[in-house]
Amino acid sequence: MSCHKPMLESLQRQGVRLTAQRALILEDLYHHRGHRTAEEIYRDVSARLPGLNLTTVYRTLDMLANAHVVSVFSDSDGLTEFELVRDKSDLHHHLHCRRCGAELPLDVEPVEKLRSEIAARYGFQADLTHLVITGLCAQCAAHQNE
Amino acid sequence: MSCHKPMLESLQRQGVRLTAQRALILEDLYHHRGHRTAEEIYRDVSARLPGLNLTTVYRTLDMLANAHVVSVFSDSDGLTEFELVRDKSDLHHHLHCRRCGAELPLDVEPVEKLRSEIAARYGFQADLTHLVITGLCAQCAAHQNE
DNA sequence: TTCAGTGCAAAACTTTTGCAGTTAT
DNA sequence: ATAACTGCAAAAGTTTTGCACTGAA
Repeated sequence: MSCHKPMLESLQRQGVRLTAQRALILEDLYHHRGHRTAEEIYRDVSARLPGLNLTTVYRTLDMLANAHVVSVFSDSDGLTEFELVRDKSDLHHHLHCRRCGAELPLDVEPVEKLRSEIAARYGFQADLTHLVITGLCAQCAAHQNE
Repeated sequence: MSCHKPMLESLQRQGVRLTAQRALILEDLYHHRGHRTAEEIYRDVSARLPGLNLTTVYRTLDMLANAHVVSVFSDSDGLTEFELVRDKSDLHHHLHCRRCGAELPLDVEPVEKLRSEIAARYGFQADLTHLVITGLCAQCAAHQNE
């Protein structure tokens, strides 16, 4: 399937050349919700496009970031993570337990409240499209207080 | 001045050996509110302790992180940032403009609201001691809509 | 005295750059 | 045809590791 085709065509209209590398890298991002590293994408796409170079993955991700097609951030290990920008309905956040490593979904609503409060107080338009909050999950917090 | 002395002594009580390197690295963190990289600390402390090795800075920061004396996170350039853990009254956050690079303070209050909402909904104890939120500052947001 | 801590050199790892050859337009 | 894109090799930058020496306890 190539549900990411419209994105490719939109990029092409912006003057970007269409190559197999770019199509497959974009497709890989499209088919993986959440964030991926350059290395992960390289590993996946290499399987379908032998000879692909990691440099090309970095350069393509850079291009996609400049076109605001992917968002970029650093994870807690210092690795750069890339994630496809989807529409509003795809906004999501995570709670990450630093004790057991669990990854829980966090509703957008409380975060949207923070966003509007920041807008009201400072006129600052917070991105807040993908927050990863570290802390202790309910179970681990209980253990902690034993 | 050595207002960080109690911290050193507490570490010592935990079985950590006191060295000039560690005292000065801790002092450097103490005298700089906010986050610093290993390289920045190395540059500062080297001036007072020639011969200091960057490896030692990393190892000391690692030790301090394990002792929960500093918190660790990755900035948007992928660099590892270290920050001294202070008491509640020192909690603070930042708004970082992705267009002009401005760094604005963010009150703890709206973030504390988010923390308590997360606690109420999920029983999750969010750390949220030092949030850096990217977005557009008021001025840049205005420019954007011209 | 003894083992934790340090400095040095070298490695590991992620990301970037220069250049020559290839390919989409 | 011609720029844009890619692959390769090498560099750059941050962080880690092994080992022999030093110094705090």
